[in-house]
Amino acid sequence: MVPAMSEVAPPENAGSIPDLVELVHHVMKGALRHVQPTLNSEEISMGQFWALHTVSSLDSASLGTVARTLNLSPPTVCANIDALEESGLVRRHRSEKDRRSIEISLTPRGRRVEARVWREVSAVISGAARGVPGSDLATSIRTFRTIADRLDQGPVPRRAGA
Amino acid sequence: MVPAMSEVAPPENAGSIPDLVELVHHVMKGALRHVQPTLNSEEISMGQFWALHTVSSLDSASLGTVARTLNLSPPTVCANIDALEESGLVRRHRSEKDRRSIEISLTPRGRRVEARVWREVSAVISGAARGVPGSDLATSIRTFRTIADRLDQGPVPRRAGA
DNA sequence: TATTGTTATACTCTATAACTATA
DNA sequence: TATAGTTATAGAGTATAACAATA
Repeated sequence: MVPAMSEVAPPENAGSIPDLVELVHHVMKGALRHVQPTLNSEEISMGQFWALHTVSSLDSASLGTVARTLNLSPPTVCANIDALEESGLVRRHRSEKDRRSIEISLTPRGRRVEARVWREVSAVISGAARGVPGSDLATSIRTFRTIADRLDQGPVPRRAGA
Repeated sequence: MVPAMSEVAPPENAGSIPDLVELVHHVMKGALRHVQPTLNSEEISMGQFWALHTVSSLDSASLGTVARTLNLSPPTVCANIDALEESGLVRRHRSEKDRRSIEISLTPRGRRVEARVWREVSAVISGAARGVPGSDLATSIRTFRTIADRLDQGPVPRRAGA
């Protein structure tokens, strides 16, 4: 027996996905443009900030962990950490348990910079989302969490109508 | 009289915005990783694809229009168009009305490549969004359209709790 | 003078390959 | 041998400044 099409690929989804892709691309570009002055005044690049933010979230992490979290190569993260260390925002110290591994932690100044920039990023998006009902934001977050998790799980199943 | 806090800055929004920012960043990185093999086999870069897609959407556009649409500098778009022209995917021709301006249009092959890659991008996201109710996708699109439009309108108003 | 596109140039971000130290 | 991090190097992607042609 052939299943009804609506059980396999809900037709109402397929058509709207391209709009979502364009909007997300547009929002990323726009948000970056708004945040750039803050990054400039803190003398930090966007890539450096994501590394800083990741270390902050994980509260001390190895370089490899940061690379895996951000889906970047170790040399890329290494260069970012070099710059952050030179600016006095993070410290490197070898792990006691495994002397190959190096642990990265934030300096007090690193913590302050991370908090300031992250607050600014949130303020920009929050300001742009003024008036959007909390329930709509919650739905968007749920939707994006689903998509993010599935993209992390390897190849996504394809559907004819997609 | 001081307004109640919930009328000024709904507290349920402020806290969830950082999650949304992280998820969008993660989805962008993940989607790029999934689409990269298609871009490689079409021998086209992501930047070139966005230029191609923009020309396709606008159905012939000037270089400046593409640059403004993508929020990129004219030299950046010029380089992308150079590459696309060399690959035989677009054509340049001077405008009759204003001979400073050059119009860009897709070749038949450009149309086919654009359609293939865009279908693949949509398929990746669509596959990752399988099972998400169409109404949730519609809500996400509405939310992102609001945010994108506001980011385009210049500086966003800041709120204390953001 | 102002605008459209281009060229010249430089800087950032990123990855792969080769290397070092440790396991 | 395998893994964590680093160095060397090269290729995209991007922007600003200077230029050409046209308005």
